[in-house]
Amino acid sequence: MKKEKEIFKKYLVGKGLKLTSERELILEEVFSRHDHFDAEALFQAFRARSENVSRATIYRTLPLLVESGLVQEALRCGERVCYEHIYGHKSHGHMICIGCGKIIEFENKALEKIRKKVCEEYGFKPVEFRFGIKGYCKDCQKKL
Amino acid sequence: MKKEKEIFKKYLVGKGLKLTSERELILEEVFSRHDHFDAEALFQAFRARSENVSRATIYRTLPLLVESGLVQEALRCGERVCYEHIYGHKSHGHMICIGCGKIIEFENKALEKIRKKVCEEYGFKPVEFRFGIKGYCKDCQKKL
DNA sequence: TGTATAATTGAGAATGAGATTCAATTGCAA
DNA sequence: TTGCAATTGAATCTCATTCTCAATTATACA
Repeated sequence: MKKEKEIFKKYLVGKGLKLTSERELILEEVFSRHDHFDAEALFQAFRARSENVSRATIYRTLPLLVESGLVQEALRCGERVCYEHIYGHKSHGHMICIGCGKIIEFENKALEKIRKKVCEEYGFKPVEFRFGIKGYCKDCQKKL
Repeated sequence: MKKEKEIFKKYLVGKGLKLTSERELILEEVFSRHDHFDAEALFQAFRARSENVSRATIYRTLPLLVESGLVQEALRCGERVCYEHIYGHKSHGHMICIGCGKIIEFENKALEKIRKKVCEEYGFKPVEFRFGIKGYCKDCQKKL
């Protein structure tokens, strides 16, 4: 069993919940993606492959994936909540361009340090973590 | 004229927009607050004082305040988009508790440095900036 | 100081993401 | 296998936010 599935299963069982086939499909779809996505994108992907997973189930499952630590919300791209999987990824920040919607990811070792330090200081147990900058990318600045 | 009003006016005029009395009221209300707020909270405050500013105008004005750099979106507290004014404040991060909704603000000089460095590196012009951690506060961890 | 013009406003209707309801289904423990 | 609680999908509902449009207002200029 893939590591992320193990983690998810463990999380679910710990809460008295079940790893259903729909939840597995969602998990797989989420980890097959290497970009940001929203609930609707998952729904369309399933539909295109004639796999039946309803919107309701997707909306119900995403928070479970977040709580399990496998996925996090990304900086909102537009109207919808966006997600990205984080298991096996270094924590990184985002720059999102107001002009064209482009997302630039960047890594910075210091971010991780700050997070740790702050959480320790306040006895805070982190689940999700976000460092985001909205603004204008190089190209869009020229158009202003 | 207060500094923030000057800034807002300058921003508006630069875009061929006008500083109306409604926009002034919203600006004042926003800067009279020292916590996070959402559009509805502003609306209720105006209503309580019988000042007439419609929801539509509030929803239309908040993005202008953000664009002008005076205000930014805060980590979403719940269903609604939350804001905070940032003019005259040091940039800071937030920890938001999933259990009780409490928001802990913290300052960290290194954050500002990282932001600057990253933006320079990518030629990105920042408008808004967020460092947020969702998780469980000390008290809520005990209840888990 | 009046006038033209484009920006702005409020009220209410429309939109749409996400949550909820409930009857039918399914996973799992004994 | 059986029982039961968890889960699902379809439809419905909710409610924050956006849009529409006629009436109003701020500014530039005559």
